Amino acid sequence: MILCIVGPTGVGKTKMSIELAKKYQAVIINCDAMQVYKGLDIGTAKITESEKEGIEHYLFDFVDPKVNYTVADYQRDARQLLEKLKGQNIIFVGGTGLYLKAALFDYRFPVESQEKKDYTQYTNEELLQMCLLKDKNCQIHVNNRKRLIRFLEKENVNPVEPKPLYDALFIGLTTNREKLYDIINARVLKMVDDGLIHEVEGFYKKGLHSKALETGIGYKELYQYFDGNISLAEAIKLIQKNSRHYAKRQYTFFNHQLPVKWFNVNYEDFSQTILEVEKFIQSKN
RNA sequence: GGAGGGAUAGCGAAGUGGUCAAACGCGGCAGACUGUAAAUCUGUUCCUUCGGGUUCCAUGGUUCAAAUCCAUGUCCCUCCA
Repeated sequence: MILCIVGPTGVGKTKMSIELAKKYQAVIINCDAMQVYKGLDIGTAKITESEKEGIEHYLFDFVDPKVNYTVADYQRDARQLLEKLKGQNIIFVGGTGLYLKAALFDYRFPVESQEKKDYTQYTNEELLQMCLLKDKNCQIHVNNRKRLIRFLEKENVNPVEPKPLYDALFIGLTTNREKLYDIINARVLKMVDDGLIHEVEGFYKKGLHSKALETGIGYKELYQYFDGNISLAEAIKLIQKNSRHYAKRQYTFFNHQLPVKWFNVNYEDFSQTILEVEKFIQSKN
């Protein structure tokens, strides 16, 4: 059995994953783009050793933060694991919908061409024209330069909706927006209390600049602070805001890209939520 | 008590007679997504039965026409007493 626990940042996915893993003697596989990195602990709200309660956890904390780990890497690693763990109950937990989709669906990445063309001389408008020349149905927006360039670099692969490769159950944890935003705001403050600044400072002092540190929420903002561009208070406010925006994007992805069954989290009595989820799982088996 | 400055959509802020339901930014909401996905990008944001309707502190006035001009009032800020 493969379960995927998804939902916005902060809802309580980790807690649910442990409860379900205990119940079904399952192992847990991370599907969060940032929790794969070693040492990014507080800012990614990574599960601690004691919280794991002895349950086997995979794809956490194993990539050097200098390395730019991508979806394709994740797809390869996750599928390797699925092969290795065949027959066991597996629970994916994490907030990166694309990683899950890439791993569990017939999502094919084109072979990267060796020579990277330099597109800096072209304007967005010119890039779009080149994309349209390649495929007249190209829908990418002019302003989305990254996408335009990617589109030109890659070979066309299955444009149709990829089929599922595995029989997985997608369990979404949710709550009302206001509550979620409260949780997120409070959690950021707690991260700061727990030593987030110190954690980031460690990377900053080493002069480490990489995808993880420059795009991870909680990291990029504090780098700004250490660079002297913004105050600490501003950095914290930014982390909260970026987390909120991120949560919203997660909803959009899960709602439209994956067949998620949503459960409203009961924060007063989490066991109720667990019960509901278990009932749903039973009904599917 | 005297002299000035100000009140604009959820917030900040432009606009100083018609082209204004009102630029822009933020926040909110919604969406896209095939190798940076905690990324990148887009749309929308007074109400509406999509015909319209009601707005720019309040009331009255000038005008064919007012967020914009005048009067009074209310509140806020700065300076002098």
